[in-house]
Parts: sequence; C-alpha cells; structure tokens
Amino acid sequence: MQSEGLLRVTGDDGERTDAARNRRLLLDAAAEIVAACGAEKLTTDAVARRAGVGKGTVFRRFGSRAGLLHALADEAGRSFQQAFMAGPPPLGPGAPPLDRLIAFGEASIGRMLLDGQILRAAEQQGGPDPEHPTQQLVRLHLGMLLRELGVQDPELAAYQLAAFLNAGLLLHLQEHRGMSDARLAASWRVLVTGLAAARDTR
Amino acid sequence: MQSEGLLRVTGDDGERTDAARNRRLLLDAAAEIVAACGAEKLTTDAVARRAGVGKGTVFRRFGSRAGLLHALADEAGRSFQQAFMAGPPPLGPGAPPLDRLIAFGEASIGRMLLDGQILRAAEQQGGPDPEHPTQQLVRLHLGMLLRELGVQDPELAAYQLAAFLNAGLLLHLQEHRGMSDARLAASWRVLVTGLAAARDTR
DNA sequence: GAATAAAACGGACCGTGGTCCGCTTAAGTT
DNA sequence: AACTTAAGCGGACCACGGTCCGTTTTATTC
Repeated sequence: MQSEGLLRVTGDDGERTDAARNRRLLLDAAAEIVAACGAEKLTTDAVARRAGVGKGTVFRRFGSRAGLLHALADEAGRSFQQAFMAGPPPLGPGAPPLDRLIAFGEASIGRMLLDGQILRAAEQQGGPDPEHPTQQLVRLHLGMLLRELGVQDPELAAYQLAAFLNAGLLLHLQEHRGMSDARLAASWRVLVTGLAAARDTR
Repeated sequence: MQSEGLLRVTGDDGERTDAARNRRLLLDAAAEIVAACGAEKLTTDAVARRAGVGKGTVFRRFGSRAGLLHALADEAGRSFQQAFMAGPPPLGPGAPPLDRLIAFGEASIGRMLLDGQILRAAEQQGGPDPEHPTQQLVRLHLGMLLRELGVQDPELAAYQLAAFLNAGLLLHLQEHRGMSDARLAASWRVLVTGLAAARDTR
C-alpha cells in the first residue's frame, strides 16, 4: 500500500532494489579496477563485465564514464566534505575565515596524493563541469568564506580559487614539475591573503 | 648540395613541400568546418575528407584532434600574442607591470567572444595541457610581470592566474552564468591587485 | 496469486579518435 | 636521368564511449 498518484516511489531514494544493487556492484567493480590499473584504464566495458551487468546499465546508472568517475570521487571525498563543513577548526567552522581558506587549500592539495587520479580522470572526461554538485559545494564554501572576508564579488572569486584547486593542474604541478606540497600551499596562502588584502586596497 | 650528416633538412621548417601543402589544406578545411558547424562538429574524418587527404595525414601533421584545434587556435591568436609581446601599452611593453597584467586579463576575456569556441574545444580535448607552447608563453609572460611586481614565486602564481583565464571557464561564466565582461574584468583586477599587494603583506 | 505497468536490463550497434603498415613521392646523390 | 632513402601518404582497422530497443524484473493492485 503505497502510491503517489501514478508515481512509484519505492526504495530508499526511489530506486528499485535491483537498481541499487547494480549501482553498488558497479561502484565496487570500478574501485577495484582503478586500484589495480589506474583510473585511465577504467573502460565502461570492463567495469560492466567485472560487475556482471550489461553495459547499458552503466550508462543508465551514471549517465557516462565521467558520471561514474564522479560518483567514485564523491564517495572517496565524502569525508573531506564532512571535514570542511562540520569538522574541527581550522578546516571546519570556528576558525577565522582566512585561516579556514588557507586550511581548505592545504587540505585540497594534500588530498591529491590520495585520490587525485580519480579526480583528474573525472575532470578531464568531457571537459571540466563547473556545475557538478561537488564543484558547486566547493564554490559555495569558498564563496561564504570570501564573503566573510569582505572580498568583492565573492561568488566569482570562488570560481577563481576553485580553478586553481583542480586536480588536473595540481597533479601536473606535483608530478611533472616536481613542486612540493609546501610550495603549492605557500603560493595558495599568498593568493588568498592577497585577495583578503585587496578588500581595502581599492 | 645540402646535407647535415644524415639528416635531411629541406624546406622552410624541414617540412617537405607536400607536407606543408597538406597542413595548409587541413587548417583551411578545419577553419571552414568550424565556421560552418562549430568546433564541436569538427571530426577528424570530416576534415580529412574536406581537405582531400587521408585520415592518417591529419594525425601525422597534428598528432591528434586536440593538436589540430590548438594549431587553429594559435593561428587565430597570433595577433593577440603579438599585441601583448610587442604591441602598444598598456598591453604591450612600456606600461607598469600591474597595468599590463590588468590589460592582459581584459584582453583575454574579450578574446573569448571571438575564438573562444576553438580555444575551449582545444582545451577540453584530452584534458587541458599546461605544457602546450602557447600556454607556456602565456605563463612566461604572466610570470615576468609578476616578478616585476615582486610577487612571491611568480612562476607558480602564473599558473594560478592562467588557470582562471582558460576558455572553458570563462566561456561558461559568460554563457551559462550570464556574467558580463565588465564583471569578469573587475574580478580579475581585484585578483591581480591583491597579488601585488600581498608582496609586502607577509 | 494473477494481472499490470513502469522501471531496469543487456548487448548489439554506431560514430569517432587514434594506430598501423604497405605503397608512393619528394629530395638529395652520382 | 637513374638511384636511394627517408618522409609522407591513405585507408583499413581497432578500442572505447554512448545509444537503442526488445526482453525481463520489480513492485503494486485486485
């Protein structure tokens, strides 16, 4: 006994049980393949085969290879999200906004070593998508801190900062240019400090 | 009578005449297709067919679809390069570095309307490539100006600024977020001004 | 426990980027 | 002008992302 007019909202998220099961199977299979061969070797065929489902299912569940990678990255990054939204200062709430901004940058940089591969693969597939929920959340967070700092046009400034914190660039600087996390963090500090200072410069 | 040991450096750029001819044919064909249908419709098959050459030739000349698009973008952007390297101030040499930085950002933003489509297509294809000669030139220029300003780690700061000036982001902000060039330019001004101010803040 | 309809499934199929390799052609040599 | 050789050439071929549609499963109603 459960009906909303003609709609059919059954499971937890309105997702049929087999659908939910296959989502998990696919995510697990994908994580295994990435762990074993790297994110760039993750083909939609392979993940479908490994999960024991048809290829079409991959696309119905995740829309695209990029969607699958994003889902994977989001799972990996959920704890990070938790940390900057509700964790202890200075990353979480409680510290002054400038300190939180600095901590956010440092955490993002440090995170790259962990699951930068997935993040990068998710980004480049079909061009970076600034409208992805996770990206929006990041910008929302940055925008809030920038607003607290009194920065002009915090929304746009958030785009600027987020542009630098993307995995493709950060990983490139670390791997191909041999830049240390310390150096990246220092430069980030200068950038946000400058932005904060520009407030009263004009 | 022309030999360098075993090497064979014949034409202008060591490129055989037929090779040079096909490069031009391909670039022209590509430009026509882009003009007619947009950059995203540019397939390697189509450009080869239109130029009257085999598909392999596209890849030997340009390496990839991205390479072709980059070559196209470079041709379109040559005058811009000229302008900021040797043109009149404030974009070209002669003006104070901060003014030149601001002018550079404004010019980049304004340029997007013109050939942003091609630039974006070139970027997203296979992930942005920070090592592409044109990108390197841009960063070299930015780095020089930042150095003159006394910014810490100008090389890395150049990466940060360049990250914001990419076509994918700028076009997204213009098209999907309806941001005016003026607003983008203002935010750019704040960013570089802040960077310049951070010099003596620490 | 039928009946039913929406949702999910699978895998054949297609378009496109990129590779490969046997053939051709341009340039230098004698 | 004949010869040599590296560069260039073309298009068949392959891999992978993404679509489509006939079939199967799930949840609900009676």
